[in-house]
Amino acid sequence: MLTLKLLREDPEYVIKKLAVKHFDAREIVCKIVELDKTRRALQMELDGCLAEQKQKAARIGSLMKEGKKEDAEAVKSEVSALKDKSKELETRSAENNSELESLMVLLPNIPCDLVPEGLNSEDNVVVKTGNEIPALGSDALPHWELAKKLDIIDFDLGVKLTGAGFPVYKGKGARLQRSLINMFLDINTAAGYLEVEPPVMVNEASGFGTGQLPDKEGQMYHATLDNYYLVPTAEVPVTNIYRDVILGNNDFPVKMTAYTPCFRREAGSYGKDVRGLNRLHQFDKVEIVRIEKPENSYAALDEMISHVEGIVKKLGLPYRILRLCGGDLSFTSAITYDFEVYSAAQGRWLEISSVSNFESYQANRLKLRYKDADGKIQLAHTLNGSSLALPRVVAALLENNQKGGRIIIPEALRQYTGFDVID
RNA sequence: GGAGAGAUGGCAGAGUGGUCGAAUGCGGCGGUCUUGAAAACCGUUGAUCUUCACGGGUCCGGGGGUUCGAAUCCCUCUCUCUCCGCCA
Repeated sequence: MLTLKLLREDPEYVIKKLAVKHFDAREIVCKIVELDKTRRALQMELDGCLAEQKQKAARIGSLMKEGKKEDAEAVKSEVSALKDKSKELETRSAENNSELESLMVLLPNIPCDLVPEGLNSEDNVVVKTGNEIPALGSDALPHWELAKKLDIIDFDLGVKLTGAGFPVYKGKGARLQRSLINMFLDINTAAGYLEVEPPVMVNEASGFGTGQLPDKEGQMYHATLDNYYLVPTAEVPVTNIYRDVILGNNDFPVKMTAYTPCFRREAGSYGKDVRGLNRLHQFDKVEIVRIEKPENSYAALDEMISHVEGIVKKLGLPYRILRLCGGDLSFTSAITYDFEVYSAAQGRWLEISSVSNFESYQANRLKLRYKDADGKIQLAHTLNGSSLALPRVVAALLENNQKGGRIIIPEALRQYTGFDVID
């Protein structure tokens, strides 16, 4: 959520910046500015009214003590008139404010100055590439065929147990999952991220805090009996640890990492791009989350990017880093870098990480603040990134490292898997 | 699932319907003392909206009600804890 202060002080700036996201905000922003004016006018009137009531009520108290019953009665009738007035003001103010609130959540975060112009994923800017794309023979197979041949991932069995998009990992396939999770967590904790194991179901307040609710309600699995949501990413429970928290000036940086399974309904995405591990309803991901002071958040973002890059490098996967253009940026993000690895047998780039700075947008929803050196309370900045999401890493790993029907495990991973090849 | 208890400031914990934003203790911060630290002592210490400011309003789990006046009384919802049952 953007701050009212910004909208009040520079509405034109907000409109201009949101245009980069191809979001026409003029109408909403103007309405918000109007409603905010009304809000303050009503507030002042109500405050005055209540103050008078308070004073008079106190006077009744002292009159009663002095035994001046008649005088007290006279004041009583004055107060009840004021009471009617303040009731009415309260109702109007509540209506006004809830309309204001509902418009506020419709505005996406404003992109930062680094975000390039552009409409969709084709306009994203490649900022870096690394590791060689391997030359595979003509007999190279896509990962779903490799997985079947080697009997390490069973998609059909998942269909039997649950449905499409819920694969069963078996044998070395299962061990590979566990190894990757451990490797990622080890690298993250070595870099100073505190490992946490959060619940994988969250309540409504948490869903709202990080921006999944109300807008993306349909994307989460919802346990309606208890009104809990299965997490689409560890970002939700981990960031919400700091919901309604006021940090001290010296509590920074806050760095956390968590592994969770992630659940996504992916409603409406079927067909071409969803084969094998490319898009699942349940998948494993290790996430990093940071909370920073505003002046440090972009340095932290850079640090996170090179951190994630370090992991990808270790895995030896050909990768590229993209800076997302305005049109491809998510609702809550101020800037996002995507990591993609090249899947040689499919001949396409697969997204394996997304590193974002949300600036104060999530913090404003979360009421996540800190006390600065002057003792003033300010919104903190939140950031997060995948490090990494497993399925597409596994897809690329299988495809790029296939040799004569066998899979060669990257060096850095062997201490975790305990085996060098899958055959 | 059954029964009971409870929800107050960072934490613990008081609070007869009238000046309670709230005692007290701990913690935090500042100071005195000390070579330094500890102890002791003194002071200070919630959030939020509004106003250029003075100031004013709101907040004792959420919502509603009674009353001139509610942390305190009533209704309702939510959550937490304890015991029993079941159970990894």
